[in-house]
Amino acid sequence: MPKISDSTIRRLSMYYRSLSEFETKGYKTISSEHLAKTEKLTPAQVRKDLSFFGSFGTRGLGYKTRELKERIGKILGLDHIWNVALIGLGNVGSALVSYKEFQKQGFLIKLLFDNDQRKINKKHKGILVSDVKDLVEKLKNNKIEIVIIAVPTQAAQEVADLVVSAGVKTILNFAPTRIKVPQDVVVRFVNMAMELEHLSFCLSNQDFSVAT
Amino acid sequence: MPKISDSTIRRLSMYYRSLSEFETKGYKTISSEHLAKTEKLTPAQVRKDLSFFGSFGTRGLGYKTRELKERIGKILGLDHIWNVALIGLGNVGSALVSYKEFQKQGFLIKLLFDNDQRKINKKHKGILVSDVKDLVEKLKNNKIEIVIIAVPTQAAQEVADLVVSAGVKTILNFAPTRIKVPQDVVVRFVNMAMELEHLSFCLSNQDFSVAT
DNA sequence: AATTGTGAAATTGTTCACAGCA
DNA sequence: TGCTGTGAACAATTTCACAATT
Repeated sequence: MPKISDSTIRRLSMYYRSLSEFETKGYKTISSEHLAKTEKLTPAQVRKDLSFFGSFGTRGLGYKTRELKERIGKILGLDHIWNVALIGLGNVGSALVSYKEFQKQGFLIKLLFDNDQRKINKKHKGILVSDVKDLVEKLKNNKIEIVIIAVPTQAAQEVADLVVSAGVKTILNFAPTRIKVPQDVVVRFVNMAMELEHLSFCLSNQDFSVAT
Repeated sequence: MPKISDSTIRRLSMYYRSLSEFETKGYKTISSEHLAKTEKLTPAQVRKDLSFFGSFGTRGLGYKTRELKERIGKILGLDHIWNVALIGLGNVGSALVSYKEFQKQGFLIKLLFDNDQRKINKKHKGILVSDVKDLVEKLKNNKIEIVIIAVPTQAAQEVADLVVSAGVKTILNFAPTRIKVPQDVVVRFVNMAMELEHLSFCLSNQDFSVAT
C-alpha cells in the first residue's frame, strides 16, 4: 500500500486527458515516451507513476491507448457517476454549473444551494436552487459525495462545517480562504488569484529561474 | 541566485493572504510558528521560504505583520498594477471578469476579447469587448503583461500563438488542454476538472494515504 | 529491436537543531 | 529568554540505467 503523492495524482489526470485525445486521433498504442513528450515529462516519470498501480503495458510495444485510458480512469474513479452539490451561485458558482468538463468526467451536479431568496426555489440551468438552510438534510438524502464551495470568504467556514456534519468527505473549495475540517475530510483548494500571483512573481523576478 | 520552487511561490501567496488577515485583526507582530499554524506548515518551512529572499524578522521577536506583508507583496509583484487581457467570454471568462480577488491584488483587466459578433463592441461589466482579430495589435498598444485564456479547447493553441506573437510572456490558461509556447513564456494551467478528479481519486482509493 | 518495469542514484524539498541576536 | 536564520540531516521525488519481455 504505497503512499501516492499529489503530483502523481495530478499527472494521472494529465495522462487521462492526453490518452483521450490520442484515442480520438486513432492511435491504437502509445509509448511512455510519446505520452511524456505531450506533457513535457520524462518517459521514466510516466512509467514510474503507472508502476504504483500495476503494470499496464507490454515490453517492446508500449501501451494500448484505450486500455490504459480506461485503467487510469478507473484509478481516478471516473468509471462511475459522482453526486455533487454546489453551494453559492455567485460568479464562480454559476460558471461552474455550466462547466462542460464536469459532466463529461461523470461529476453530476445534483443540488444547488444559495442563501439569496431571489435565487431560491427557482431553476438555474435546469436545476432547482435550494435554501442553504436545508443543506445538511438534502446532502444526506441525495447521497452527495462531493461538495463544491463557491461562497464568499466570510461564509466559507460556516458552510464547510455544515457540509462536514452531513458526512461529506470531499470538498472542492473556491473561497479564497483555508477552511478547517477534520482529518478524514479531504479539501482541494482552487484560488485563481494565486495563479496570477505566480505569474506576477515570474515577471518580477526574472533573475530567479523558476520551475515549470 | 537560488532557484525558487513552485511550492515556495505558492506558499508565499498563502503567507501574503494570512498576513493581510492578521493585519486587519490588529496583530502588530507575528512569529513563524503562528504563521505556520494557520497554514498547516512547520515554522521552519516558513523561515526557509523567506530566507531565499532575505531576512525580514527580528530574532527573539518575530516579524512585523505589516512589514512582512509588504515585503512578500513586493516579492510577488503585488506592489504595482499589472495590465491583464482576458480572451473568451464564455462561462469561465465571464466569471473571471467579476472575480473580486483579481482587482484587489492589482490585476487590472483592461481588455476583453471574444469572436462572437453578438458580444463584440458591446460592454461587459463596463469593459468594451474587442474582436479577437485585433488581438495582437491591441495587446501591444495597451502594454498587456498577462493574458488569461478562457476559450474552448480547440481554439486555445491558436489564441496562445497570437498572444505569444504579441510579445506577452505570461499566460494563465483555463482551457483544459496544454498549450505549447516558447521557453521564455510562462504558462500557468488551471483545470477545475483535475481538482475534482483528485477528490474522486481520494474517494476511490481510501486505502492509499494521500498527502495534503 | 523496442519498450516496459523497477531498484539504485541523483536531485529536490522539508525538517532539525542550534548558533546568533534582540 | 525567545525567536530568527541557516547549514546539515533527512525525506520525498525524479531520473537513470538496465534486466525482462514481446
